[in-house]
Amino acid sequence: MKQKKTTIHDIAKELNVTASTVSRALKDHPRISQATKNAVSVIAKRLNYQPNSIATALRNGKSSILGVIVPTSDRRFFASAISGIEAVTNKAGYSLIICQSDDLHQKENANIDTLLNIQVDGIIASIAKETTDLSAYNKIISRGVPLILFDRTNDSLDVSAVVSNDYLASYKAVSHLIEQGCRRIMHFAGQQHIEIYKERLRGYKAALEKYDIPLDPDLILERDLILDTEHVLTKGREWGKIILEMDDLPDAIFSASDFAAMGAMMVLKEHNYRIPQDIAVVGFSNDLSTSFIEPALTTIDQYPKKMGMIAAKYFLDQVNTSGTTFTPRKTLINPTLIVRGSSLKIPSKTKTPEEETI
Amino acid sequence: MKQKKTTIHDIAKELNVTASTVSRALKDHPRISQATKNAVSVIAKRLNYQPNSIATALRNGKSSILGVIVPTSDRRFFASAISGIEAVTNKAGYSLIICQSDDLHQKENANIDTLLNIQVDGIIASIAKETTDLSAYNKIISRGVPLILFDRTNDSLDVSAVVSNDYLASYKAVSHLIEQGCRRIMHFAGQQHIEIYKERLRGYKAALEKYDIPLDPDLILERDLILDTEHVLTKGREWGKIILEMDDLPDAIFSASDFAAMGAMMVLKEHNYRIPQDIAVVGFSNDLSTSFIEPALTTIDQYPKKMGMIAAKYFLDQVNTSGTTFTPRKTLINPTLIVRGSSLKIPSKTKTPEEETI
DNA sequence: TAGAATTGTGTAATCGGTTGCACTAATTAA
DNA sequence: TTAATTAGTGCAACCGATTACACAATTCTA
Repeated sequence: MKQKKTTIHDIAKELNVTASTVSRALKDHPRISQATKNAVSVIAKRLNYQPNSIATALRNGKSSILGVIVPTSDRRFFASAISGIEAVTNKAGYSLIICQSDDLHQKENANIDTLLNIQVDGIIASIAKETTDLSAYNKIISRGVPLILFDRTNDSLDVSAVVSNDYLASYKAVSHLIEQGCRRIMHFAGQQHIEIYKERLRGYKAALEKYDIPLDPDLILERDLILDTEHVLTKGREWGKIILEMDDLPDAIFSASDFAAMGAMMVLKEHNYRIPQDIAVVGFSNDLSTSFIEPALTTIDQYPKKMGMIAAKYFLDQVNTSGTTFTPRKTLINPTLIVRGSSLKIPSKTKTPEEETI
Repeated sequence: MKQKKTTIHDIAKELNVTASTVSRALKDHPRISQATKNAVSVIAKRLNYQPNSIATALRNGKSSILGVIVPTSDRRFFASAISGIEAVTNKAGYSLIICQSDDLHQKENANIDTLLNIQVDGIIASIAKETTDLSAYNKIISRGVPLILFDRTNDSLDVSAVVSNDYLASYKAVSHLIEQGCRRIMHFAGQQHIEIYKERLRGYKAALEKYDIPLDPDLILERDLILDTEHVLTKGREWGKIILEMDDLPDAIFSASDFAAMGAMMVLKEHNYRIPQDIAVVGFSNDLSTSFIEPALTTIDQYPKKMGMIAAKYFLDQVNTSGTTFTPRKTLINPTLIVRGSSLKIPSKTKTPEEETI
């Protein structure tokens, strides 16, 4: 049953030529006669020849495989980013190998080792939340393997990166809440050692400042937001309960995580608070489920597919300039606020409660 | 910057031995002296030696890479299945390369070619909805590459497979609706050329028969349920509208797709039908969003992670019995009905509206 | 028509690691 | 003491494709 694969040597034998001739014929080398090329092509088809890419990879030192490391692929954000990467790299003849770090530093390291081991031609990654020791990433760089980061990056790594303008996104979101009449806006903030959450908090503060609303530190809840979905949801419920016990209830929540926002919404609804009338809510990331909850959750679209495509493009650019000195590039993507029912206290004349156009 | 990797030859040179000795020392070959092994190990560490797995792959004819083809990875079902596969195969030293067919036959074929090209040691796949021509899958088999199917399988392929007992799942779901007092149960059925949807319809019919409820063909809506998420949702809304226009309204919907069920629910709610009092709803697959919609959707848990783990185990078994004749094996996994608010008309004494234990 | 250029193909090394066989030296058995 | 083992390495082929270089045959140039 297990027939052995045919090699260029098999073809060569049939035609009484050498493997090198066959190799050249298959690659349309100018010095090979058309007659030979035709003959090779016929035999190759007949024997169902498939080049052994491992041999090629060994010889050329390139595997035509691109490694992708994401914390998890079951979030719409990362799934879309992957599909963006795939769209761009497939055309260029690369296969993707997708690894999940589960946000564990140890697993991330293992993934990096695996990818380097199988000689990927590059790595596109989003850093695990736990990671503070960047030695594994530095190893990638020192091996000369192109590294591109997206979303969760780190400035101390001198590589190309694609990130979302989280500052602006937060600024828009909070401004929107203020324009809806909210004044005491709670912020579910992520851990501040992570760049994206720092930016989100900064945007929150900037919007308050613009509208001359004093910053109340009690309204900022800094917690770990990077957990598996069910877990963040549970945490969101807990934080919703914290809100309910406050003396002076906030009139809005701006959460740096969709799921935390939805968890809180559930608790508030269970206690008969009306959303958005009593408390308006805005999330972050436009996860699929945000349009299912009631009222639908206002949130931020970060264009993850676009992020993936740009990251992939950076990778292709980098491998194609291997000779010359390479200068890392950065892209900041402007997110969009998607206004839905959870934050729309004042019926808008221009926008429906459904999504803004993107 | 781009330092070249150290090879066993570099180590050999340092120690004035040959590469073969180093190779054996690294693999703890019994005929190599302990002294040499130690020396090799020291130098290897100092030079930061990493074996070139491509060379090994070429020599051994094994890549230690397992290919996985799924229609999409942003559905919880497939994401979980992948994580199950990963959990099992990682331990055995395999890397995963994940491809998405987007349910397109053409893309599926391209994926298969890519995987065969890079000489994966096996392929675990879930067949694209479009696929009727199985030649690409037969190619995998004829190449002697182990093939395991899960969820969307095809009986004409003589390979190991892991599927969910969709018949039983449907039977449970519909029985549950009947026990809740429903008599006119609409079924959103998938296309009947796909095995899983055929099974779901069969389970629906069996439950009706058991309770002596006559089958009304008008209550069966056979449509394409395999679309991207937003699209199914939209379709679900359309079908909800169809229901609203029926002379004799059904008192329940059993949908073979979570998203179609939720789409319909949205429309029904917009028209002020109460769920489950007026119309009870049950979905299929336990997608994450089913717990966000209100009321939470009763659905079926198919244990995708377990499916992935078993598929992976089948793969490992198959590669380890390469010599002897291999007999394909099948596993049928029993799903669980997760009863939630969308179908619970009669408050249960033993179960909360939340999930049954799993 | 001799020398130059071109065409078409073969030779052999290479990528990095693996492994059957051979060979020497040391150890053991008889 | 001699033959038989065993321990420890080296040699060289191999996995399959690629490619610099060599070389013969053919065609072109002047």
